[in-house]
Amino acid sequence: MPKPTRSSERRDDALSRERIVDAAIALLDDDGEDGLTFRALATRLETGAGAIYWHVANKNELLVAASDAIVTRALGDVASCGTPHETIRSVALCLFDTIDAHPWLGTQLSRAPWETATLRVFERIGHQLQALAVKADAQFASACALLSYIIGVSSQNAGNGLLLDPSLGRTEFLEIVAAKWQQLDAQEFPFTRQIAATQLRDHDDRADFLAGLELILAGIAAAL
Amino acid sequence: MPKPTRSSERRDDALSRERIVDAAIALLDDDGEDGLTFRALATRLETGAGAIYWHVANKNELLVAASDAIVTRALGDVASCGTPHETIRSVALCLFDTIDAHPWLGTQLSRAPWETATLRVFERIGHQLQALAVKADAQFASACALLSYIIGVSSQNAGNGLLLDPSLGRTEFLEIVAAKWQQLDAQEFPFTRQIAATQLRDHDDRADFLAGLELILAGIAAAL
DNA sequence: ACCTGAACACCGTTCAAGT
DNA sequence: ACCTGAACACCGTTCAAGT
Repeated sequence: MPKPTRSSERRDDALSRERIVDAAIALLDDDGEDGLTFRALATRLETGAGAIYWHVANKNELLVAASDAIVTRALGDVASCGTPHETIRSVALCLFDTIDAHPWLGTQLSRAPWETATLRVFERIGHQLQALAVKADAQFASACALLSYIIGVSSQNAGNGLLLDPSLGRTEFLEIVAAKWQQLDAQEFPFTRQIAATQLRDHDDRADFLAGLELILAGIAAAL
Repeated sequence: MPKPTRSSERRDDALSRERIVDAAIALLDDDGEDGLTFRALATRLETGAGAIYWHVANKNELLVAASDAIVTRALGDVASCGTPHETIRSVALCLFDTIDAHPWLGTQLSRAPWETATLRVFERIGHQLQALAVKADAQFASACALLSYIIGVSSQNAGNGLLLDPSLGRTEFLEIVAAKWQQLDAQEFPFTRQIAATQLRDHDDRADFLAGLELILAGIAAAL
């Protein structure tokens, strides 16, 4: 909702909250979380660092606004037709892919859990739980469980790419992790070692993500 | 495993990796994530900032070591008797309480998902899944789902206290959040508003955490 | 081998001064 | 009303110099 006083005589490239947030997103996508700097932002917007503070209170507000913009955009593409379970799956996959495309978003959604960005997801999930006729006093806990799972696993998945050399392909990355796990102490980490030997190398992140989601949905269905 | 060369003639207060990690934990607990600074750490240890780098490669390694120390200590107190479900509940509650007591740990476990701290939890969960006779090819996804859920919800819970004034009591905090949610747009956020009106104020974080965990456990049991 | 502390290259944020 | 850019109070990390 831009103020009606914003008249047309302004330069097209005048600073605005929206332009700042867009530039911040671009910076975050290009250079990661550390890439977002008031100085870098000012350079990209061809202005002084201080100018940004006229439109945005501080860095945290910028991160919150950027997250909200991305999540709103992404959720807008998710249709709510289909069964409640189908819709929840769609919302979950949408977030998985969005966070994969913007790894900084995962961190941000975990860090600021009750900002509007997260609430939008919470809301969408809640509708589907109501459609499933989940008992009223179980809706909150169920929605929280789904929300935490979705954001947690998606962030973890997206973060994996960044932990080691970002130039690494997925296969090489898994190879390295598997090798590391197999070198763990045999007494202390038998399960982890076994996973590394059998499943880690060719597991499918998206499939596992959906499998875990299915567990929660099954649990919800069983309690109806 | 201290090197055998560490002879007794050393001053008792000589710098060591262990003393540094302990001081880092104290700093993190007292002053939060921002409180851990090489300068503050040096002051507390009565040394120069650069000295720390002789024992620890960088700040990240310090965070990883601190997390590992806390998680190892905490998990050590969790008995593995009882049924697998009971043990998983104990591990989950242990992490919930530990992260509640050390809020920085939640952030750290999410940020560095495959460091030993997280792997210790993964391992413990894995053992119980094997004891439950979960199908081999479902063990990885199930363990990941449980791990993400536990860390995700615990972090969120612990983070809540820090978002607003830390001097705020829990009741006042929930009151503020509920009031904020009820002011959200009625068209866009009906579910969130309803939760704020009905369940948010007197929900029990631990109980909801366990309820969500139960959903996953029920889903796992249903797939056996 | 281990410690010191100044120095370097950054940050977020503020604010007097400009238009 | 909006922008500028120097200044402030910090960071993590390095490194020559000490013991």
